[in-house]
Order: sequence, then structure tokens, then C-alpha cells
Amino acid sequence: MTRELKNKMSSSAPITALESDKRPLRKAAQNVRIYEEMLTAILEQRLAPGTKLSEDTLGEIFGVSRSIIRIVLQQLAHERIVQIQPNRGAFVAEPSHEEAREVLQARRLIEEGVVRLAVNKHTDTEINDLREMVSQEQESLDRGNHKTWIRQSGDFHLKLADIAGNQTLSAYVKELVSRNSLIIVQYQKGNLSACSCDEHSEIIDAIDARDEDRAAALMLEHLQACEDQLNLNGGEPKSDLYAVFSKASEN
Amino acid sequence: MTRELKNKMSSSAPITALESDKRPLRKAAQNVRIYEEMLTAILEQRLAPGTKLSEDTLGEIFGVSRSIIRIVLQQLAHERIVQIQPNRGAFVAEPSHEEAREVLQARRLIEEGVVRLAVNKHTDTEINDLREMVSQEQESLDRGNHKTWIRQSGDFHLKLADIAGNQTLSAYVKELVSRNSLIIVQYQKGNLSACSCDEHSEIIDAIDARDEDRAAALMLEHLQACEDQLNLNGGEPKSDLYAVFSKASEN
DNA sequence: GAGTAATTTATTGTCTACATTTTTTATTAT
DNA sequence: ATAATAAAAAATGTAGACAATAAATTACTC
Repeated sequence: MTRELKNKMSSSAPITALESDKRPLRKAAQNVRIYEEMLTAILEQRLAPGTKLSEDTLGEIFGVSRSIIRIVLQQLAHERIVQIQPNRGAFVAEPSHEEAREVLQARRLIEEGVVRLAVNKHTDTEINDLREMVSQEQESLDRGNHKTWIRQSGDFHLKLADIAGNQTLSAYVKELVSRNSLIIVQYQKGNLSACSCDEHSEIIDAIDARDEDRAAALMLEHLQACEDQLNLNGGEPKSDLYAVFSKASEN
Repeated sequence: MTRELKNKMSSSAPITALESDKRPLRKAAQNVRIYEEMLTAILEQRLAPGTKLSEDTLGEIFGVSRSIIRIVLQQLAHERIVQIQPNRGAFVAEPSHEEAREVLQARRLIEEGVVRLAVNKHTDTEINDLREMVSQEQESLDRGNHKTWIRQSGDFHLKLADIAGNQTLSAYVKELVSRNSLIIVQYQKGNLSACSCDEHSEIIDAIDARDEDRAAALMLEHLQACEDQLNLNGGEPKSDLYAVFSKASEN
């Protein structure tokens, strides 16, 4: 188990970065570095929902004591990426159906507002940034680099929130997008067919044309399409054995 | 300083509650108890913005070690009620103008959505609860119990989010309402004249009548009125001495 | 006496040790 | 052999100790 976690955490970002840095790397940055590595690992699905996040193991991996790990886990827990069960430990969150619907509902509400703000505040540079991001999305998709694409797809929405210029709303969008990634892992049905790069492009066009209502409508449509690609009707994704077997006996 | 903090923390909720409980009060609950006491103390303005929150002192007050206090401060920091300055400690947050405007903007966006959801989901019982809350608000106001009223006024909005039935949005509203309290302390201009109990009542009426658009409009109006009662134009509330004196020389 | 440098004091950041709880393993009885 | 119980192991929760940093005080120079 210990070794397994190690592999998953270090697969893309080598932990040796700690020693390789010349400067002692002021301690304050330790927390955020570990936070970001763990978040990335979860969002890129190297750590699946339900995975136990042992404090000792993580401390060993990152070369720090449990105190530090504890703070990071607490942070992730506040963003609902990690669930802490008292006296039992931290686990990668496994959002329920209700939670999934909540997150999508919240996204529609908040991101419609965000896109409206973005329409009225954006600069030409930012439009270019957005287009660049979408083309990179497309690239990942063409290469079949699915996990990278999920992260990039989220980054698009974060950038939009950034353009809107409200840091409070940005923080909420960031949290919701992260949680949405976990939801996709658990509830995505089939292989995502027609993916949403085109939808992102259309949204950019509407923003560029300063057509607020159209941009808002496209965003709602886009998020609805995301929800429609999920299977939020059946029983729990796993572990709800009662539901699984009661269903079997109904046939 | 130590003694001062002690008085402010214990003025309304005696800390002796710890010993008076029969059962050992399972440890897990410690965190949340301390969290709630501190949050209440801040929201009721017994702890003013900018107040230093010393870990040692708080640990002494609540009879726990710094580890526990640290977790609670971390939690409050994540909700932007407390600001942690690395190597300097935790302070009750002092929202800037921009932050204040952000919070109000976010509230308008989110709470408009929340009230629309509430219109479509509410039960008769919940309407009664809301009316009861408003009458208690009025009572506090008549008695000149200003600090209690601020908290109750926030509770009204929390209840609304509760009715809307989306826990994610509820959490955001809770955070925003808390931050708004800090903003009021810092930026309220003059004594609040015609207060918003009536506005709350009107919103309830619209919800009860299931008039979604009217409820939404009233909510926006209400929040705009809140913002209009603030002074968000001048320099920083304090500590921005440059702004203060450059202004003086302009006259 | 005012301003600066050095020293002391206080506070936060991190680690380690111990207590408590949970989980696993071993034992026993049915 | 299976289930229940008891013992052992492992993990989390909390406290306390030490290190690193910031604040305050004192000493010193001009």
C-alpha cells in the first residue's frame, strides 16, 4: 500500500525536487507545494475516489512530518476533494448522486453569472489566451491524452472566472470544477463521444462578440450537456451492496 | 492582552461548559465547539477586525493545546473570516473595499439563485419558520440589541439557503454572510436607519406566493440596499496612512 | 536626544512522543 | 469450519519540545 501511493504521487512530479532546489525553499511554500501535487494527482485520476490517504505514508513521500500532511488534508477536505472520517483517516472523496447534482446546479448558477461578467470585462489578450487553451485541449484530445484533457477542460472554466475579476467567485469555481472531476470519474457513462471543445469555442465567440445572453445560454447548455453525460440515476457507484443485490433480485 | 481576549471569548458562552458536561464529550467535537465559539465571537463583534488571535492565548482559554487551535484558525482562514500571515500569526480579517464589493456581488449572484430555488421547494412549515425569525429580528432591533440582530439577520439568509436544498450553495452563503458581517463592522456609514426587517418580510411574501421573479428582484434590491449603506469609496478603513494623508493634502 | 545596531523576548512552524481509537490477527468455543 | 471474542498491530488525535522567525527592548553611536 505504501509503495503504491508513492508511485502514484511521484509519477508525474518527482519528489526529488525537494533536495534539488538550491535555496532552502522557505518553509511556508512547503504546504502549498504538497497541496498542489496532491490536488493534481487526484484531478488527473492517479488517485481514485475512495483511496485511503495515510498520513504516515504521505509524510514519508514528501519528506515531512504528519503535521504538514495534516494541514494539507484539512485544506483539501474543506474543498470537498478529500473526506476526513474522524479517527479513521482521510480518503479521496466519493461524491454521491445528490452531491453530483448539487455541484452541477451550483456550477450552472455561478458560472452563468461569471460568464456574464466576463463578457463585460474581457480584453483582447484574454480572448487569445482562451483560444490558445482550447487548441491545447483539442491537442490532448487528439492524442488520446484523456486525463490531461480533463484538467485542461477545467482550466478553461477557471480562466473564465479569472477574467470575470471576482476572486471570491473564482475560488468557488475552482472548488466546483475540482469536485466535478471526481464526479466525472465516478459517473461518466460510456466513452465521452462528442466532447466539449467545440462548446468552449462557441462560448469564446459569444464573449468576443459581447453577446452576454448568448454566452450565458451557451454556458448553461454546456454544463447541462456535461450533466447529461453522467449516469446519476442508478445506485451508488460502488459499495452500496444492498442496492446492487436488491436490484438483481428484481429481475 | 491575554486577559482581554479571554473576556471577549467567554462573555456570552462560559468556557466552564467543558467541565460541566457529564460525558467526556468525545474529542472530535472539541474542534467544532471551539470553531463555533470563535465564529460567534467574531460575528457578534466581540472580536473586532484586525484583532490578533494568539495561539497560546486561545489554547489557554479553551483548555487545549495549540494543535487544536491551529486547526480551527486554519478553518476560519479558509472561510476568509481570519487572515493568517506566515510567521506572524492569525488576525480577524479586515476585508478591503474590493473584497467587500466582491462579496456583495457574489451574494447577489448566488442568493438570487437560491431564492428562486426556495420559491419552488418551500413548505408551509418553512414559511412559518422564516416569519418567526423575522419577528425575532424585529424584537432584537426594538430592544436596541444591535449585535444580536446582525447575527439573526444573517441567519435569515442561511435559512433561505437551507430551504433551497443545495448544501454546496448553503456553505457558500454561510461564508459570504459571515464575511459580510465583518464588512458591515468596517464600512457601515452612520447608524443604520430604516433597517431591512421589512425587506425580509416582503421576500417571504413573494416566496409564499410562489412569485419567483418578484422574490428574486426583492432579494437583489435588498442586497443592493445593504451595499448602499456601506461606505466603499474612501480610503482603507484604517492603517492605510498614505491614503489618509494624501487626501488631507488635496483639500 | 535621535537613530541605528545588537540582544533579548515572545510567537509561530515543525517534529517527536504518547494516548486513544480502529483495524487486523490470533484464539477459542460452538 | 465458522463465528465470536480477545489480543496485537497500526493509524489517528493531542500534547509538548525544540527550531526558526518576528517583535520588542536595550545598548550604542553620532
